[in-house]
Amino acid sequence: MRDARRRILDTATLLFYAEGVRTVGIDRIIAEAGVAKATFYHHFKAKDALVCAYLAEQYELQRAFLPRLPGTGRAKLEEVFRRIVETSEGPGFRGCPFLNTAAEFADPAHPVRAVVADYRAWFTGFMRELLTEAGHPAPGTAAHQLLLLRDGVAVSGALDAPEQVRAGTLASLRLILDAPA
Amino acid sequence: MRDARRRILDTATLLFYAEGVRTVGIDRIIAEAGVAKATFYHHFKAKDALVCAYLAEQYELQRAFLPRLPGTGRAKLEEVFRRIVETSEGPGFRGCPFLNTAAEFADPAHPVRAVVADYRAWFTGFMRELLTEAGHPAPGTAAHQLLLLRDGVAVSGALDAPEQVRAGTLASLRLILDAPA
DNA sequence: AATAAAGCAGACAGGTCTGTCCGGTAAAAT
DNA sequence: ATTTTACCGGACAGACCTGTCTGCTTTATT
Repeated sequence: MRDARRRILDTATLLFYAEGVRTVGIDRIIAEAGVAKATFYHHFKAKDALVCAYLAEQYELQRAFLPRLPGTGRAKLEEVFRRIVETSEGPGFRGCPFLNTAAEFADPAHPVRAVVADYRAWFTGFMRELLTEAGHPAPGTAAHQLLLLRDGVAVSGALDAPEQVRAGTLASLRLILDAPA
Repeated sequence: MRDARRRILDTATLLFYAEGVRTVGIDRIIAEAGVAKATFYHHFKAKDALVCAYLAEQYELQRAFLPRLPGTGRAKLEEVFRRIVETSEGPGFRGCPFLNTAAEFADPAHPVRAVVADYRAWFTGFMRELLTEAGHPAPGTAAHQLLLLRDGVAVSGALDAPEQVRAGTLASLRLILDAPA
C-alpha cells in the first residue's frame, strides 16, 4: 500500500479533533490506521510534526473551500457565516481545531502555534477583502470583529445550545455588516 | 502548617492556567507547593478533583467580582467588558481558564465540564439582567451575543495583537448595546 | 497529658507514552 | 535484474505519571 501516510493523517485528524492532541497517543493512531510504528516515523519525524501536518491540512482545506463559496461581498460574508454556524450545529462538532490545539500548546513559540497564527491572519485578510468589496465603511475593524465572532461561534458551538449560538451569531453578523460610518 | 490545601490550590491555579492541565503533573504541583504527596491526596481525591476545585474557585471569584463593579445597566456592561479587555491585555494572559480546560476535556460528561457549563449559564444570566436593567429591546438574544463576544476576546486576546482585540471588542459591544428594536 | 489531625519524606507498583531498532516482505524504479 | 523505497509486526529502552503505602514529626484539641 502506498497510502500509509494518508491513512495516518486521516486517522490523526479524526482522533485529534474528537479527543484532543495530548490525549491521543501514537500507538492508538498507528493501530487504528493499520500502520507499523516504523512506517509512522518514516513519514513523520515526531508526533509534533504530525500535529503540524494535521493543522496545516485543515488550513489548506479552509483556504480552498471558503473563497469558493457563492456570492460576492456582503452576500458571500453571510454565506461564510451561515456555513460556520451550520458546521457548529453538526453532531460531531467539538470546536475549532486551531483553537483547541492552541489551547493544548501553551508555548507561543511552538511550531503548532505558527500554523494557528497563519490561519488567523489569512482569515482576517479574507474578511477584510470581502468587507471592502461590500463597501463597508471600516473594513479593518470589522474584519477583527468578524474574527471575534468566528471564535465565539467555535467556542460556544461546542459548549452551548445550538439555538443560542445561531441567534446570537446572525444578530451580531447583521449589526457588524450594517454598521454606520 | 495548616494551609497546605491553600498552597496546593494556589500552585495548581498558577501552573494549570499558564501551562495547561494535562501538561502539569501532580509531582510538579506538590514540589512547587512544598507539600508531601500523601498530604495532597489527603485533601484531594484525585487530580480531577483538583482541576474541578481550581475551576470552581475561578467561578466563585468571578461571581464575587463582576457584580461588584461600579455602575448599573449599560454603564456596568461597559465596565465589565472594559475589565475583560484590560485583563486580556495583561502580560500573563493565556485565555479563559474555563475554555482552555474544556478544550482539554473532550468528554461533555466529565465533572469539569459541569463547572464550565455552570459558569457560562451564570454569565449569560448576569448579562441578561444588566441588559434588562439597561432597557435593551432584546435582552435574551443580546445576552448570547455578549457571551459570544466574551469568548472571542478570551481566545483572540491569547492569540492576536492587543490593539485588534480592543478595537474589535469595543466596536462590537457598542453595536450590541445600541441595537434597535 | 493524651489523643487526633495535619503534615513531612520518599519508596513503590502499574500503567502509558514516545521514539528506536530489529528482521523480513512487497513493490517500484533504474 | 538489481537496487531502492515503502511497508509490516513487534520488541525494547527510558521517561513520566498517577495513586498507594509506610514511617515519622508537628500541631491542635480535649
